Amino acid sequence: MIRVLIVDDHPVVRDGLRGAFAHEPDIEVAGDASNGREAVDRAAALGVHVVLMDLRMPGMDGVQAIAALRQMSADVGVLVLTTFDSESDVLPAIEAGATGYLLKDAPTEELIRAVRAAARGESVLAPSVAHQLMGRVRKPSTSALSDREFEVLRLVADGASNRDAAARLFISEASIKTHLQHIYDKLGVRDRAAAVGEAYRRGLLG
Amino acid sequence: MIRVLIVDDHPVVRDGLRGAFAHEPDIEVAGDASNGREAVDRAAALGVHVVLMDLRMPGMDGVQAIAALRQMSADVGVLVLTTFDSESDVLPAIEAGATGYLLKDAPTEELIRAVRAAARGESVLAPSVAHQLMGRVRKPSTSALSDREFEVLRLVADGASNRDAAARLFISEASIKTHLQHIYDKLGVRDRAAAVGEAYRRGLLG
DNA sequence: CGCCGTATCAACCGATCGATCGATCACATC
DNA sequence: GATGTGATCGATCGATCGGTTGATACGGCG
Repeated sequence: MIRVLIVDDHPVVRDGLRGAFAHEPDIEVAGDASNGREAVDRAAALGVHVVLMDLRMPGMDGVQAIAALRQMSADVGVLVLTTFDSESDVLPAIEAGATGYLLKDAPTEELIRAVRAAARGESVLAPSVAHQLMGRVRKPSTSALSDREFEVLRLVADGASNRDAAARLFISEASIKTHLQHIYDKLGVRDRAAAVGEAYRRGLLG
Repeated sequence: MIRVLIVDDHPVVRDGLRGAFAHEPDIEVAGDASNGREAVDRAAALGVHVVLMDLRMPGMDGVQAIAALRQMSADVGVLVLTTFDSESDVLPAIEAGATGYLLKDAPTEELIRAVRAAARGESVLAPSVAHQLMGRVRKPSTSALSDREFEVLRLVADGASNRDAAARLFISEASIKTHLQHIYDKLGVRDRAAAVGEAYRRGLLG
């Protein structure tokens, strides 16, 4: 029997999650909490195996709660369930000790599968989050931008629009966009600003 | 009599500029050129006072031509006349020695005024270019982002959309956009990617 | 009190971006 | 010849951004 704690500041979400597990004979909702403080207290009191953790809550937020839970016990699985998958959401949560990361639009079957995996000590990640992490893991090879890609990135970092960059390099805007897609893939990001940031962090620019 | 050399790779533009000066008794079009190489040769041969220089031309481009002209003579005024005003266009041209910078959509009177100013050794800048340069000049004070602005910038550099950043900071997207406008003003840029780049270059991030 | 800086917000709309579907060509290597 | 890499390109469309017009509230300072 997998004991689960539901942590979310919205009652509707908490109720919806309870309903999702109602028909699973091996999963029991042991309790819920509406912020990080409550989550930490109740996880300790209820002896749960998996915590479903929202990230953005008033008071103690999800990242802080994960860190606190991680200090309490290395065994409890912390599955993040949130609307947001930007790097600024994903990385702090994983660094704090989350063992899985799903988005709230995931199908119920996927959520249930993820809870079972978390109880087994395994990780399930939303595809977009997996893509981000794979991008980071592939750093050594994917950070090798081609000469042309590097030229495009430099222009973007200096404020060129796609149109400007295209005119500057005597190619079409479609080609710029293709180069940028390749840059985003290699750097594991999804927009130009993040590409510039990542390039600086890796020492590719500057 | 101000002798002017017109440098542009498009015959239509060259003809249009000749027409613009046709009725100015104190301005004479001494010649024209379609690329940087020709520009440098003809400026020397024709003894002109002002060169109207396009930037993006095949072969030797405008920046290279400006640098070559600057080596030849400190007296000739080089007025850039181009469609583009991104930092990646403006700064190299000014570094190379341009003494003025106008956009091709400037009214004819403005262009004529700028030519006269260039002949006098003065500079006329398109408003957007002036804004950029003022932003750089104000660096010491305008680089002081507020705490909130810095938070927004950090999120953007990590890949957050305006919507993501708003949710993260529990404010509205309109507030994020306002903060970003202030950030762009203070850093002298016009889009998020350039803001991230400039922040790294100034050591605000990283 | 007035001014300034910071923070927050709304609405509108054109411009730009990102994602997606492909595609071709040149060159190098096996 | 087949394969892989890099460069180039078009078109579509929804999402997002940037610019612009304001506005209010609060705290600190002269």
